Amino acid sequence: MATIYDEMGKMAMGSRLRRLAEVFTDENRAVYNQNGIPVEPRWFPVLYTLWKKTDDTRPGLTRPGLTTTEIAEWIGHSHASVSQIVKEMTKNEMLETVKSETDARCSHLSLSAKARSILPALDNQLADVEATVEQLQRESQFDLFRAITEMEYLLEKKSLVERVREQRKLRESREVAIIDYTPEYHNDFRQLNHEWITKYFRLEVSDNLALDHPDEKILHPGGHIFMAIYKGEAVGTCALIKMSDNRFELAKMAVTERAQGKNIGYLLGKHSLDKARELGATSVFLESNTKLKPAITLYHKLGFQKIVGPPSPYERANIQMEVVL
Amino acid sequence: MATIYDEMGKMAMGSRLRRLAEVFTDENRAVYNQNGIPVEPRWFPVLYTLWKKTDDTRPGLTRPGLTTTEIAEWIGHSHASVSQIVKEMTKNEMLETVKSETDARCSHLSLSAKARSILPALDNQLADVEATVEQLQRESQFDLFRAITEMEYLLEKKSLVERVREQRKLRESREVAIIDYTPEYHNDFRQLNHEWITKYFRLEVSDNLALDHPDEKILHPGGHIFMAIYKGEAVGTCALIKMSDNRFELAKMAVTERAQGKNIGYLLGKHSLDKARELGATSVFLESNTKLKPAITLYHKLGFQKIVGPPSPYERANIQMEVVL
DNA sequence: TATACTTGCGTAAGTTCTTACATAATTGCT
DNA sequence: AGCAATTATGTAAGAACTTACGCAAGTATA
Repeated sequence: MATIYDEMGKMAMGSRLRRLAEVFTDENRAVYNQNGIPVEPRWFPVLYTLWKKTDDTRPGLTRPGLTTTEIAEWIGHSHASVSQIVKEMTKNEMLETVKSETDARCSHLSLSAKARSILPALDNQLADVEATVEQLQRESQFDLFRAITEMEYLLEKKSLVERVREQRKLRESREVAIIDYTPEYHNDFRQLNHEWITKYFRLEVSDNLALDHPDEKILHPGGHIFMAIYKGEAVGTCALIKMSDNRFELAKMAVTERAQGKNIGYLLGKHSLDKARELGATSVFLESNTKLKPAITLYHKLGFQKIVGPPSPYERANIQMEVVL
Repeated sequence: MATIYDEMGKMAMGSRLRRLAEVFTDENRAVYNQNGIPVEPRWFPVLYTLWKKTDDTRPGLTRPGLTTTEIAEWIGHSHASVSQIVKEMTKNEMLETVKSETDARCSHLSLSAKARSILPALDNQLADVEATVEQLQRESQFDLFRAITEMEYLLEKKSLVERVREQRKLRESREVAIIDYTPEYHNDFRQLNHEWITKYFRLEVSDNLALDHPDEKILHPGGHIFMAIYKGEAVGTCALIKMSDNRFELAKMAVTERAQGKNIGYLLGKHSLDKARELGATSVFLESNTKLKPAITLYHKLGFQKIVGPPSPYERANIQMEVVL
């Protein structure tokens, strides 16, 4: 039988595990049959719990037994699952039920005489299976049992979804190119900034000046503008305005909504700081508004700290930040 | 949540694997949702097979497509499973069906335009998941993926049932004690031999002499008799009859049917040969009947080879064997 | 050229869980 | 005491397969 699993690789892990689970369950059932023990594999956790957690060494003593929920917690199943197993086992006369005297909702379960009569055989089988599995482990190069435990732990720590999301962000950010502004991007530069400014605030005079005349207002005085290109399209921009010989202002940073969540803001910021450093700057300044939470978070990530500087020409500016390079 | 799984250990592997499988499937579904790809995880193997095995690079060309059974073989599911998935995918307009012209039983399946339109996104997701899983592997000490492959292989080579059976035999044979004959076992010695001789043949004069007078016929001339004791009961026996100073005959070997399959014959034989060696024998001889297949197999296992010796006093003997110590 | 396998495929039901919902009984709190 | 929240449990339905079965359609063979 040819299988495509190797090619499909990691996408079909669920199927593969289920498959192996089925093999184990079937084999297990066969082992019970082989030893003539009338027990379904699915009963085992319940049976075992009742066996080990209930004192049945002194037959005369009242054995208190466990409730459905207690068993469920022990074996890590849902109570519904235990409820179903208990029903089945009761039908097979493996369990005895005694109504609780203190709490009418629950009853105490314990093994019937019939069930207890098969325990010695089960004990032997348990030993055999354990020895077999240990033998199997010794034959193996890779420890399936520990691998499962480890994987359970890793996925609990951070889910696959989250991990995939990170991986995606990483991939997409690799597909983003940060390039220098050229006049053909003038319209993109204006549009990208127009988008967010009008969404949260209103266009001010200084905005129009810079957006309409980037050459004159930003580039000629020694500044730079960068464009983020994703799939051939300008999806973000950011300007570095020269304030003095060793100080720049980071401004006009914009990422279109369609392309957010791809780390583009960070890439633009990082690129700008690198450029500023290259140009001999010792600090970079910026102005923003605390309403723009993600932006502020990004600035922090880039190393910016809140400072109090000179009054801003922008109405919307209510926070000033700086990073020392 | 307390779990008893560690204690229950190897008995509940099926459950545990199923559990982990469910986690993977659920997570996978979440990944599809996250990326806005309208695909169920269970469709993936079919989708992927159709994607990779069907030439859809030239839209004008007739794409032959695959049949249900072909897909089932590729992905290693039952055809019924594929049939169900195909039904579901067709309902979701992901598949196109073209009746086969040469064989009216089967139709050829291929991806619909809608399905093909999501392939690029799926391709990206595939890359992300693969990268994630690889990252996960790098974080792990135990390689789950290889462990599964290995376990599948090991269980295919020899099933768990078989392995458990062997383990059981081993355990039971450890519970068997081989002891020297004492007069209190006279009745057991006679009974055990009586059981098999009358089942396959008939008691001969020489039988009655040896079984009724083991002291006189076997022990006094320098021979030995051993009893196999299992759970306080004599379940097998075997005699070593002195033929000459350095040659013994292995005879009167019997294991009761109730206790067969516990390796007892081997233990008796092994013990006898050890004793013969200890007594200075250089070879051990025996007579048997080829009708007794398991016995002959056992003798071979003990090292006996067919020889042609002097005529036997027993009617039933049609094979003679010998092992050189 | 009948007749008997074999093949392809769909349906039904089973397996071993789960989640969602329903229903008492008990507890907590005012 | 009165009512809401919690707890213990059961039932139903669902998920992702499987095996069993039935029924055409095709192939082989006497």
